[in-house]
Amino acid sequence: MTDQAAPKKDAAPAADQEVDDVPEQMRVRLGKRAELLAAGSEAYPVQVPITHQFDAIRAQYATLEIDVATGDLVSIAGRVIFQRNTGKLCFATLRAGDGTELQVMLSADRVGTAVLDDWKHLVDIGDIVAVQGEVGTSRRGELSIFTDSWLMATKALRPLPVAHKPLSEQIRVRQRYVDLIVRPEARIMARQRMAAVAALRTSLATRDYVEVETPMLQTLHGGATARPFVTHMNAYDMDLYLRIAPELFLKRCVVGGIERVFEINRNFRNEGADSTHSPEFAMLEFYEAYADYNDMARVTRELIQEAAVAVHGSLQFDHHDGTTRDLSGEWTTVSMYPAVSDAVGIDVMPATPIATLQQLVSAVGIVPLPTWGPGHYVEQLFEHHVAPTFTGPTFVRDFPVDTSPLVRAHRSQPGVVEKWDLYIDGYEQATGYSELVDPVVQRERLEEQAKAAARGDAEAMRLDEDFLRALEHGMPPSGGVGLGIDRMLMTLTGLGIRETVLFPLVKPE
RNA sequence: GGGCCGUUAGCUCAAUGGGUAGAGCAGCGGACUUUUAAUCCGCGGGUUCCGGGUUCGAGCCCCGGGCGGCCCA
Repeated sequence: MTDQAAPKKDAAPAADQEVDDVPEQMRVRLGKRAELLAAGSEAYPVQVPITHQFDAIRAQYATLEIDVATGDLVSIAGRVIFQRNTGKLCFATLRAGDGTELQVMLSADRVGTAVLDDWKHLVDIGDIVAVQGEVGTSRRGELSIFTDSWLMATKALRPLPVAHKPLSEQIRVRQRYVDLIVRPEARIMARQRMAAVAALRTSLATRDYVEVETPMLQTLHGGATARPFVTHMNAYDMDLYLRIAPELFLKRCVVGGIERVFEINRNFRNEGADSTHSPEFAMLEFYEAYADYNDMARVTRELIQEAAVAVHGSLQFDHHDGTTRDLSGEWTTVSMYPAVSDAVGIDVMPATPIATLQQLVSAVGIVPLPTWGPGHYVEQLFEHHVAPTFTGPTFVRDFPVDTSPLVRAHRSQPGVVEKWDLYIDGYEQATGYSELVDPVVQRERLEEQAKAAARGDAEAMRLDEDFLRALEHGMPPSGGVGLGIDRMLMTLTGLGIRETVLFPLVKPE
């Protein structure tokens, strides 16, 4: 907990001194809080009586006639989002955490003028109140609670944003609590995310996968090509890395006989942040012994389809922006070199000279980096020419060997590895492999990476001797997949990454 | 990293050429027993992101910085 920073004020938090700094509307609300306390009430009681949830009341009384009283007494609590006060009759709309709304009515007849005046004077939009009363309907037919008594459950000190103006993206992202209060899509997303992740776990458990948790603080980073975050461990006085992938530990599990294994957790990559990249992101990785990349593509499709059904109840669904997605059936598969060849009009193969690749790349205005091997050029050509043409979910398979050092060579095509990327909605959502399990070849590839790192390539992997030792004990032939949870949620919800992640990293205000 | 644009009341936004900073909602006071963004009357609310500069005078012009958005690399 942070202390109350009181830079220029004296330590004494005298009430009148405190309010000098505070906007008018907070002063007013602080005053109402004080009035509650002075009257012997509580502004923040430890508990309020609740007998019914809003959705249960809405379900039970869905067919009530207009202007009736049921005689049924309930106690509810919710946040005030609208108020409509008249002289002797007040209406307020309360909202529960799940977004369900319910109207409460206070009439002078029923509660007396003193209680009614307290309500009008002390309750602001944004407060959380508890109301006890009778279920019924207003003359307009609105399901309502005819209040007998009420309690402040939590006095809000800050006003809510205007409900009918769009919330700025600044506030949506930086004050997600406000976003969750006022915007239904934000509330729904949090629940859809949980439904999707739960579906992934269920689907994997059904397939006899074992969930494990592996280190996020690592002495060596590996399993992907990316710049890591560096931190420092005081006890050993040594630098540690936040993991960029759990891969090398999950493979150790497979070596040890956990033949179907997965982990869902965060990876950290010290790279740019934009609408599709976040420096920390949720990832599912899973490995299956005696499977290859074809098997893994099928399982991946099934997992995403089952997650879509869990979230939407269907493989075809609509988003808020009116667009539709169709994840049904088998998904398209294209092979990288033939696809690039078709796009550029000449035969591009692993053996194509780098000078030719350079020409093709500069022809479309891409500036190559000095560290690029031939595979990088081919992947750039692919991303420029082919990826934008995808319409539905598409597996892209058979990548260049030099960009995928931990993948095994294709069983029949030289210069190519058994790897696929899954594209949905125009970006990469998952990647799958027939894993490289030959410890001798793996050592050669990692030594190449270590040399690149020594030359200054910050994304290159380090030599992980313990991982190689594990492989030397024998890892069964296996398939592996990494699946971006945040990006899958973008497809399932149609939202940007700053919306599917509740609290994305933002620069301090 | 570069360019452009933005930053004003709690929120969403205005402000002729450099001349007392406004509106809607929210808030405060009053009226109102069937409202649904209630309505009607009245009132208060500002370090115009921060720091310098020019000027009799700066929200506006100049310089530097912060944060954000878009485009480029």
